[in-house]
Amino acid sequence: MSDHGFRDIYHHVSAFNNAHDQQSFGGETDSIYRVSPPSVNPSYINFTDCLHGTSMDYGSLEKAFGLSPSSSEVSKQQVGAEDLVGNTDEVMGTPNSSICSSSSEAGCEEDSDKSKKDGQPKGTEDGGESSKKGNKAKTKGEKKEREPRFAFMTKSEVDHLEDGYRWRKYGQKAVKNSPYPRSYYRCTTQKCTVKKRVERSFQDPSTVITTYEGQHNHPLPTTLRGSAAGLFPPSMFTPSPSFPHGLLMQMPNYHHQMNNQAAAGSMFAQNVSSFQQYAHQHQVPDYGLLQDMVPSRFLKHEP
DNA sequence: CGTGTTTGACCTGCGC
DNA sequence: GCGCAGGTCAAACACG
Repeated sequence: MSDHGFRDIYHHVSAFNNAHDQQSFGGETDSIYRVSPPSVNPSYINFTDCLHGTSMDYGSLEKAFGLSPSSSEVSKQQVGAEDLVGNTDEVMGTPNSSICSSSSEAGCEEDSDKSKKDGQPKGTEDGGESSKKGNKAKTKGEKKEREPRFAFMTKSEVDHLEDGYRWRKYGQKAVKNSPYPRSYYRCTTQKCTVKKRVERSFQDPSTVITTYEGQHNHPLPTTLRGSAAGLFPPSMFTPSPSFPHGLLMQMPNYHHQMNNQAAAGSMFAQNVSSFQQYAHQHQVPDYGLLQDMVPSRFLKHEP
């Protein structure tokens, strides 16, 4: 059953090249994908169960979809958010071009800058006294490093798309030049700094723009409202050194095929095959991951 | 009572 | 320095 949903969702992922809609992001997003569920049926709303750009490596995800350049150098380095902004603007306006400059592994190293801006003012270390609003002095002198961002556009009637994680809304702001407010959500799991912003495109009110920021450092909650746990084992959502982030980086670029669903499916199958190869060569246990996430007919059986 | 939402105030970065 | 816009905080409130 999850089989069906997964396949459909992935088939509807396509490159996002609408320059106008980009602007509604403020050009801040590292990567943007358009996700068009087959319908507005709420059962498809949890599409991000599958995508989970915040828990998986962004770069891997991009490559998995064949949406990024095949060049792999960016996968090795942490790309500054500011750089990405510029690249994104430049790249994404071009049809059939690579989606983004690939924030790549940035999310994997975010442990070091957990206390970047607000530094989780409530609760944790730094003397409780300063845990008020004046605590934002942060580490002065250092320019704050933003988490890699990853955005999806989704045709949906509801703003907050179910993705398996638990989110707490902590703010809402009116967006300039847009009649629709932007909502701010934070993962409710302790020590998880992942945030997401949800807004509706003023260009296309039926489109919801979800921007993830950061990377989950925990598996999916066991008490799910969505069905993500049924689609992916927790191991997939936990940053693991054994997870082949680099694998998908090596995948060929298929984004030119994304025009039709069949091609997307074929791309997916090939990527899966490569994953198997990598797992085999590097002795990476998949914990049944492939079986869970991949329709069996996509799996090639190595001799 | 625990959890999540709402909402006005506050903070910060940035352009002028 | 000032004003604007984006982002965050936290008290009040709603709900199961």
